[in-house]
Amino acid sequence: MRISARSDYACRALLELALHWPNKAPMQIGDIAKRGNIPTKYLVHILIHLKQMGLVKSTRGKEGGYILSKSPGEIVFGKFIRQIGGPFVPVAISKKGADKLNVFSPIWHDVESAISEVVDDITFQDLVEKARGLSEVLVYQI
Amino acid sequence: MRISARSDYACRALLELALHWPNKAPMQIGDIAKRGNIPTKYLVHILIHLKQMGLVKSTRGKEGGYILSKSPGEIVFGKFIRQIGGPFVPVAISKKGADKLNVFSPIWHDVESAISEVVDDITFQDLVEKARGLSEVLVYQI
DNA sequence: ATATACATTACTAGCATGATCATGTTAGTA
DNA sequence: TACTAACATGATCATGCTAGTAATGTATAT
Repeated sequence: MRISARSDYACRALLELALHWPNKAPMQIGDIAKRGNIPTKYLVHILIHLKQMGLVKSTRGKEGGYILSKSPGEIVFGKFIRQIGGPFVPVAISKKGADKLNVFSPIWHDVESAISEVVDDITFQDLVEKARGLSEVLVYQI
Repeated sequence: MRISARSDYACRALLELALHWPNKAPMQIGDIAKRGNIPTKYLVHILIHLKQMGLVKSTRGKEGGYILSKSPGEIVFGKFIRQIGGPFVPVAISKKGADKLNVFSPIWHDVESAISEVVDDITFQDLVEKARGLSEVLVYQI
């Protein structure tokens, strides 16, 4: 499984918005980009995509920006990754049924299940707590 | 995880060679390509790669071709896939250590482990038996 | 010798990715 | 109302990878 920059950015953006939650004031693109270390111009498109997916809400104009449309606890990491990056194991090639001896697809199916078991058990609330934990450690280190 | 055509072809080629095993006579590229439904010209490169990996041996000239250099039971599917297609979860982006709040990498690590547990438990001997089982079913159906 | 089959390198077309830019549209505020 | 901050949308572009083809070289059995 290759994690594209796009998926990675999307994850980080969503994490930043989750860390911002439940603050009502919208978070601006530039702010998200800065905190998440994401190219601003690129983030624009990702956020639009996230909006189309119903994960975030936007407000235009002055004081505008983005907020999550659900609580972080309702956003499942695995589901999100699948929506953003496509299915985990898209075997690009599924030749015509002639392949009676397709011994491989069951394996990919099992792989997909194994992955899902890991990632479908994580919500962005978990990630928020983890991130907060990590930054506390950081404070201690300084 | 995206399975490239290349990886898919490599798997199928190796399976054909495994089905051929332990026949001493080498199997020719054209033959492998035909049985595995693989573009011949492309298969050339894959076989060279497999040879460099030490999985197959080649004989040039008339009556030349390829055979496995180990028994199918010694070839682990997971290891093979990793060698051919690269690591399962190469997060292309591992920004400078500044990312203290990298809450994602542990997840990818867990995913990688989960995948490995599935695919490292399968050898090409297993696949051969499965394929033979499937073709028997085929015979019955005819 | 010669035909056969692997070896190697070069090349191409197409596509996806990451990224930027230009130009709209919306909405708060003086 | 005019202005400005911020999102919205689509076009564009450079780059690199992927799948596939072609041409030429090298080894070997007969």
